[in-house]
Amino acid sequence: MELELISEQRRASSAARRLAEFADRCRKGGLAVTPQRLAIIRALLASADHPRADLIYARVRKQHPHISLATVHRTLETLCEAGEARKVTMLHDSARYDGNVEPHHHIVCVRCRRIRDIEVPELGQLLEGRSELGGFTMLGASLELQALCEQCRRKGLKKRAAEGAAD
Amino acid sequence: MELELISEQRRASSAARRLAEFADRCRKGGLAVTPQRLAIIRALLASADHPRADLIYARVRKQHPHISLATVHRTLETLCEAGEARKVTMLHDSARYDGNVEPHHHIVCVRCRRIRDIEVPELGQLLEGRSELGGFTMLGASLELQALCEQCRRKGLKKRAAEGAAD
DNA sequence: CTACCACATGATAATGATTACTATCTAATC
DNA sequence: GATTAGATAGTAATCATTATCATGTGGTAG
Repeated sequence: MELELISEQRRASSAARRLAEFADRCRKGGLAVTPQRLAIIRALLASADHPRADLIYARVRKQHPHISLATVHRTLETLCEAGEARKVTMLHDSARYDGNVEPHHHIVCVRCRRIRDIEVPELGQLLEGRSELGGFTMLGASLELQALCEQCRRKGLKKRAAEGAAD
Repeated sequence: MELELISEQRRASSAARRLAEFADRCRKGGLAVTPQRLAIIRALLASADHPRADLIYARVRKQHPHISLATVHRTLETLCEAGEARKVTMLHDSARYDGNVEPHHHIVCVRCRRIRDIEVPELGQLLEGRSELGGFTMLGASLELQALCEQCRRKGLKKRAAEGAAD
């Protein structure tokens, strides 16, 4: 199975492009273009280290000493919803435990957080022939599938229907 | 790519086996076998829903009304360290954001939590021919590789050397 | 260019999961 | 049964995140 690090050059050039188009996309999407949002997306796109909210806060504060930490949290979430950023740590707000210690993976409902175990035999092979990747010594692999469970899909349809003929 | 839910029967039978051997493995590993630990592993192995600590607490309290929530948290962590359980939500204690919204995956250092983007072209195909799995409507896939980064590996070696000739 | 208003922000309080602390207890060993 | 290292109960502390709400401002229609 193919597997490689994404180069810093590639990340940086794609980040530059996204930053240039950011204001336009916001206005098209009905998001106000504020100095805070610009500063936060700029800081995020300049970061290759997948920062936490408090790190973005520290970086942005150099230019905007008045910005609030709450705004950073809020804005990062807003950016994710708008598709301008993503969370590395998806779908989990507290620890979930599993009594099954056999190698396996998970499918998670994005709405109700229901989790089921799945098996993906090919992923075991991913690590077998490869113990190193770009300086990292490989230890394990976890695949998480984002999905909508049956109950939530039904509820979603009902809800949309109830909301009326808007679309 | 092969992909399927793990059946309840299979989970339950493997859970029964692990429970039967639990006390022995604890004693071999130098872990005291306490009524609380037995109750918690029993509750976890009986659960197919990947419960949170507070849910285990609620379940265990029916038999052990005196148990403390702190004990449940501590014991679940202990069980994970001992390889008797695992956390579905690995390696992240707070949200990490990524400015790269192109489809990609991550490799995470288990010690320092350094994160790098990786590309796994085959995983894109995982979802293409398949929109449903056991009632779940598929939306996306995230692979997280657990690894040790170069710096942490070096520090680890140094540390072990410093700790002396024990092994 | 100005005024308006829905939305955004700052400051801070509240929340909620997890961890720390410490006195007490107990499983394991002899 | 006595000893003791490790475990637990109860509670306080921590820390990331979210809620609240008064104030400020980007977008836009006039």
